[in-house]
Amino acid sequence: MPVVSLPDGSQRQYDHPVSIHEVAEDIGPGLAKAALAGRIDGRLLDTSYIIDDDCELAIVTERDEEGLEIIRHSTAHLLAQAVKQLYPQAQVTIGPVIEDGFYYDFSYPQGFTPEDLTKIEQRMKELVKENIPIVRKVMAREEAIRFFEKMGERYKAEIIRDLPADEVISVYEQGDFIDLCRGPHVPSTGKLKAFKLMKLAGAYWRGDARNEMLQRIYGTAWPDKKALKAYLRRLEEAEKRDHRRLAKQLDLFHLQEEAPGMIFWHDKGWTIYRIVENYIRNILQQNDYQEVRTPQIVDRSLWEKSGHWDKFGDDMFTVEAENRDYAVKPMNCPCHVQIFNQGLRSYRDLPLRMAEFGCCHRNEPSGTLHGLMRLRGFTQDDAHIFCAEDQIQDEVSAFIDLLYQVYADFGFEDIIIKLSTRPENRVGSDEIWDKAEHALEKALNSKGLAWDLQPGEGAFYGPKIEFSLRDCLDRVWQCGTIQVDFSMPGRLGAQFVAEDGTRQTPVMLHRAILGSLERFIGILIEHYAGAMPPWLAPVQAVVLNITDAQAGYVEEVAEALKKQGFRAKTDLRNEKIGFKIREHTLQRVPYLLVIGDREVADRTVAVRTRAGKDLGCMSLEGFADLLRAEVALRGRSALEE
RNA sequence: GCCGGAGUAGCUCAGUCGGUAGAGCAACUGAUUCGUAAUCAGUAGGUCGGGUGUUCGAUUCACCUCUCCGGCACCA
Repeated sequence: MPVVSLPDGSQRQYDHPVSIHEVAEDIGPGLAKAALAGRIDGRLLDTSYIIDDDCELAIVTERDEEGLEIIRHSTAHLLAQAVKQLYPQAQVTIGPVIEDGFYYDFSYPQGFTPEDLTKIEQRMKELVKENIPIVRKVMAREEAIRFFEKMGERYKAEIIRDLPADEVISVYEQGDFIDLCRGPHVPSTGKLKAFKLMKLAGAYWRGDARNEMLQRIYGTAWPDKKALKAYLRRLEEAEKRDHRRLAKQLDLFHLQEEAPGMIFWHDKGWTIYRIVENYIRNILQQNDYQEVRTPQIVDRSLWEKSGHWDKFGDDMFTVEAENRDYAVKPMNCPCHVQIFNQGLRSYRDLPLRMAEFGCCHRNEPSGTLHGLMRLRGFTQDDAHIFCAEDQIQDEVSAFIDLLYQVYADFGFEDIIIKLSTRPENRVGSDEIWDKAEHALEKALNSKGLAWDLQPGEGAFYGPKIEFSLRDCLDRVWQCGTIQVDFSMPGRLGAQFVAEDGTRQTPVMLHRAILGSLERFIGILIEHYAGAMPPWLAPVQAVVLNITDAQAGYVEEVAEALKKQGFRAKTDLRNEKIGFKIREHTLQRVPYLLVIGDREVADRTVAVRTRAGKDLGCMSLEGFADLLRAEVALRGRSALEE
């Protein structure tokens, strides 16, 4: 006789086994209608599940995170049902829930068209109207395999074969459609009220490029139409922040056919780039790095020695001249080792920190290119630290401090850390790996940082830490990294004389804070929606006249600002002040200084921010102080509010 | 690289069921000197991504190719 305990602490006793649905009904008809599933002792179950023993039960509705996931999962099934009805030759594979929605992969060699998508969505809506019950059934393993094979669903049969032997095999039936699934699902299709098919894409079966390419249909699903609308609006907002779109609007850079994956930086974009680069340059100088510059094109023999020619030869750009093969450098480290190798190094030189704003080229596959985010030509804030094994932890620790300082200056506070340890194929003894992994781990723990372990994900040459930052749209970007390398210094003959006079091989730490400068600037553009904080803004202030009469004073003000190192411009066009304000506001200039006869007479400037706030009139010195203070705040700028 | 979509004026986009194209903004010229998000009028602007083919005729149809967009795979 089950006693059911509910989340509010109350209990209900039954003299016979009851379904979750019945319990919900017992609590109230509203809840029974809203019930999508139940959670019993942590397990998510269908509302049809029969309770025959004492338990703790929570009714799951659309208001729960799990409820939303069930809606999305069931919508994926609804999609599959519609597809099977309209295109019976299509085979179903998998249809998981993802962030904000779901997808379903079909084997359908003809491929779907965008018009098909419309038809499918229409059919889904019809199936919702029919309010078809969704029923769970359990099948024996062999029976299930035979069942799906008989239907011609060989992918499903393959999935069942790969399930662990003790797994209960359940299928869900809704009308004419039956699909293998762990569940749970909503009780009937009528519960699915707000969804939209979003896009069509190819996807490899089991994520392996050697397998068949399936047809993937992406969709989104929400508890109600309002939430769906809000989601679509959110997508529009993200589109408005797209750095490629903003680059055009704000005249930052462009790409063109003749140089795919490489950037033509315009004046304003390059100004941001220079500010970022010089900022890092200062940071390096304050932290005892030396900055170097190495060749862009290097003979293939060096890449053979470093091992890159073998591993990445196809992905390097090559140049042939006078019967020699060169490669455009895809990374800086082999060149840095060449500098290390000049002369005889002593243990007293270590740690030796060598930085370069190294411009690298990689022949990335055509399908990967994406604005500033994935390029064929890019520049890293790269550095290599040559050190002794027992210096690893201190160096890593100092690096992490530096990284946090830099990210905060750029306005990022939320950092995600992952530690990747030894993969199966690797170089170096287990002893050295033990030491290196511990050094990284200790460096992280000594700072009390939270991090995730990614076992087996390290590079073949050593373990690594990756640092990702979360932007204002909650997207995560991997930027910083520090990697221990036991391999390359040895391969390229790097040595130092130790205290005891013996020659030893240094360990090399590859590290970058921003990663690719281009990509980092792309992230900044999207994070700030193009409204760069004053320290990064290509133009910090525009001085505007009302009529020609103030032109002289406007020039004077702009000159005075430029003399103090600010990036100021004038706008003396014969246009109405409202027109000029609109233009420069759209160009996201942080401060607009309006000059009319009053300001000329009082030797002041009338200050307006790009957010439309009127800061009133102030002296030129007053404004310079304000701007100076804003710039000093860097990413912590308070301008917008 | 693979699957799907797209490429028309500087930008955003319309159009042509095969008869060499149009709007708004921007640009240019003129008028206007106007105090916080668009002053008015006029002018000019395009081998319709590139190539080949079919056709009397191709921006439109077919094939090839490049680039971009959305995914997948990849990312030293």
